[in-house]
Amino acid sequence: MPRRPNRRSNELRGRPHQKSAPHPLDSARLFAALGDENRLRLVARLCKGPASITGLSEGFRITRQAVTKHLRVMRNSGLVRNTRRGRHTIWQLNEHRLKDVRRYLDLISKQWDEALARLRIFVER
Amino acid sequence: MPRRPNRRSNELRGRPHQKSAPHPLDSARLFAALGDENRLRLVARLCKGPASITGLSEGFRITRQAVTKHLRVMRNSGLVRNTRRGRHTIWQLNEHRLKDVRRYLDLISKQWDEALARLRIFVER
DNA sequence: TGCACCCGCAACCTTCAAGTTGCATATCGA
DNA sequence: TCGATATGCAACTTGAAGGTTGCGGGTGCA
Repeated sequence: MPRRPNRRSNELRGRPHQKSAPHPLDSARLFAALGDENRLRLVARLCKGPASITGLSEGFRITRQAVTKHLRVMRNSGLVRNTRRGRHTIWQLNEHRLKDVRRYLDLISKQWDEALARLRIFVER
Repeated sequence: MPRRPNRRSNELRGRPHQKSAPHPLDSARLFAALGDENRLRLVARLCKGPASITGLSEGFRITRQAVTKHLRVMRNSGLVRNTRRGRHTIWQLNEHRLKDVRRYLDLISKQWDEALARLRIFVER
């Protein structure tokens, strides 16, 4: 049987990102964007304020091109955005996307808590 | 130049998970464990309470074996754990790992907020 | 004007994640 | 005991992620 094209495509591409409501696909793209050590380091750098690509590349052991790719993956998930200023490209965090992730986690925790409560009631009676 | 072995290994393996302190590598494994649509669906199912593999596989369009692999990925990141009960294997969420993720995101948001505040002061004076 | 700098595009390589199939093993129940 | 059920293990395939290199095109400055 031919494999179903269920995987995520190159650079986690797709429609930029959903309007709202934590859809699994959209959330998965967000988590995947954070699911790489180098990308997390980039996020840490961006936490200290906006920066250009060459600025971000300093201190990294990977090529500027690799950094560019990572940034693009994060942009496709909505995690960061970039603006052109002369010959520099300034990258910065999209904080509201971080809030999206946290909302998703809150939802999960809440449901899990309720499930545990139900289990407890079921066991105790 | 030979590539540096910087990628995540098969099934996101490694030492089970760090003791504490949000290390990029450990956090990246956690995010990566959540960074797949099918795995997020599994988490959603597990939110409704513990379940066995065949129970979890129902409603999925992938093989039971694939589900097993996903569960193992999540176990390696500490997101879920399993217990053998007779011929069933019961899988359930590890809620404290979800809290780890949220703590990491809180840290990022906080630093980003501070960076924005510093920028604002710098611009305004 | 010319040169240094910053960046994007494209081609390419290697490794591995996600999925499949097949078979082995252990447990429960009639 | 024996079959059905539930799971584990291993090999294999394939597409994509992560990385590199080379080059060309804007932009700023002396």
